[in-house]
Amino acid sequence: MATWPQEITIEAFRKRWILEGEVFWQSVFEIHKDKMQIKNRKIAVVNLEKIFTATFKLANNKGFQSMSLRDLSKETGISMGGLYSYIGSKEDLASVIEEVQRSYIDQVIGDLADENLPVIEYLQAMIYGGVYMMEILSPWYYFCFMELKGLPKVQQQFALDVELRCESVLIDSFMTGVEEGQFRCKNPELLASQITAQMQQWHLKYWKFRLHGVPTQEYAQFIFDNLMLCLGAPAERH
Amino acid sequence: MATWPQEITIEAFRKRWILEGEVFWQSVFEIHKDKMQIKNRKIAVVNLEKIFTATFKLANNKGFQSMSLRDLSKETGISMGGLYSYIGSKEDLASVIEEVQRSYIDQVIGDLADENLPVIEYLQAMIYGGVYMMEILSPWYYFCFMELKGLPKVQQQFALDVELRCESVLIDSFMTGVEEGQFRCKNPELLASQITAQMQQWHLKYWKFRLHGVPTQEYAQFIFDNLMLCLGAPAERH
DNA sequence: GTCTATATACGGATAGAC
DNA sequence: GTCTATCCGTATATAGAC
Repeated sequence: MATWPQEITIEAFRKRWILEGEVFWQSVFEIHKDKMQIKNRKIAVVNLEKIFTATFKLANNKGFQSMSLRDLSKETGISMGGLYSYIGSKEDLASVIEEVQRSYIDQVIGDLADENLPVIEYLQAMIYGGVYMMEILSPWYYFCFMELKGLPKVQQQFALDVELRCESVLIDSFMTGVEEGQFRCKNPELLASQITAQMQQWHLKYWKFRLHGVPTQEYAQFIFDNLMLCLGAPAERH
Repeated sequence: MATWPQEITIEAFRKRWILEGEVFWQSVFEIHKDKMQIKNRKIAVVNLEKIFTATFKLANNKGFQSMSLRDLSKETGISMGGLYSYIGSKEDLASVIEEVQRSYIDQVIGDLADENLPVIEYLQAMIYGGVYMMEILSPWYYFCFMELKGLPKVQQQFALDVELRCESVLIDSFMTGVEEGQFRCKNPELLASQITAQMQQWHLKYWKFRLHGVPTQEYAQFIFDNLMLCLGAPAERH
């Protein structure tokens, strides 16, 4: 009994990984700056935020291909010519979004792996962390999911690889838990893919959860609790 | 013990609902014929199949917006002008695809509801049926999921409504099972959305299941078995 | 019923003034 | 660093011959 770890709140997550605000956009600038003509950092950061935010608003609403750069120009208040000193091309813009998103996923995954947590805590951290990240970066995730087809083939493969890597981490945890006698698991691959699917729903089907008024943490907890049940883990904490 | 229903094979599903072959394409023609100029049924059916098949090949590969009607013309072997006697406009083509898909979902859901099965068998039929339908109509499902944003607002809402209706059916079954003392269920809404998510993965993430070589029926069974576990249903059949 | 040829508009991208 | 004006390709859609 009472073997279960502490709750993990989104506030704790926000403190540890900065995925919003000026600091965040500065780090986006760092990733992207080689491909831009603008050298003044302060100006660049402000306008980059405008461009990405507007892109999400338009592309996540009507699709990236259907969004014209004229639309983007109107939405950002930056002229057509101006836009081109921030982005190499329309295709480039989509590529950068995927790159940034992937780099942050890798970072969080890496940080969590370095902690060497016991399996149950590790799984909990992965699930809560994954959901919180999808909450905070939801426009990025949604964009990458829906516009993947439009990216260069190599990049498409990178994105699939990240997903497979995340699932490998889950599968390894399941198996470790089985060896330690904590879990039972017949089909780790499919169970891992179920967890991925449930997490991704948080951005893919946000309309549904908003409709039902489901809070983020409750959703993460639901995934985790069900996983423990499917793994036949020891009794639940109350 | 041994309270569990029979396996359901995809062959049985295929026999009951015709979602392929000439008969199927004739029914597509029936739905679509008001919007076409071609009156000769035999010719129309053949070319409609060509057009839809090519649309799926192109759109599911690079996106519907990125696919031009010139591409479609080349792929089908029908000239630009010719295409326009089969489709009112490019937008129309996407709309029809969603309409057809939705009409078949409603049909299968309705047929299953009319059987008045006991809850467990009903849930099994819904899950296996859903997965098999996504297997057989996978290009339709994938297209509708990815291109939903490009459809008229009313139609977008229709599509969301279908999803909510399916989940309502699941939720009702969960609750009936609870009343009958067969199930325990804390959060029927989230559990239903989990089932939807897992089923949809079959077309959304087919690359992954092909990679792992997961057979269709095994996948349906995995979803169903896990659901029974989450509902605390009585022992499994062997 | 099917084709070719064409009208018309809009998209991404760049040049060059300020 | 930002803007306006413009180039040029390609998209949807249609007219009209066969």
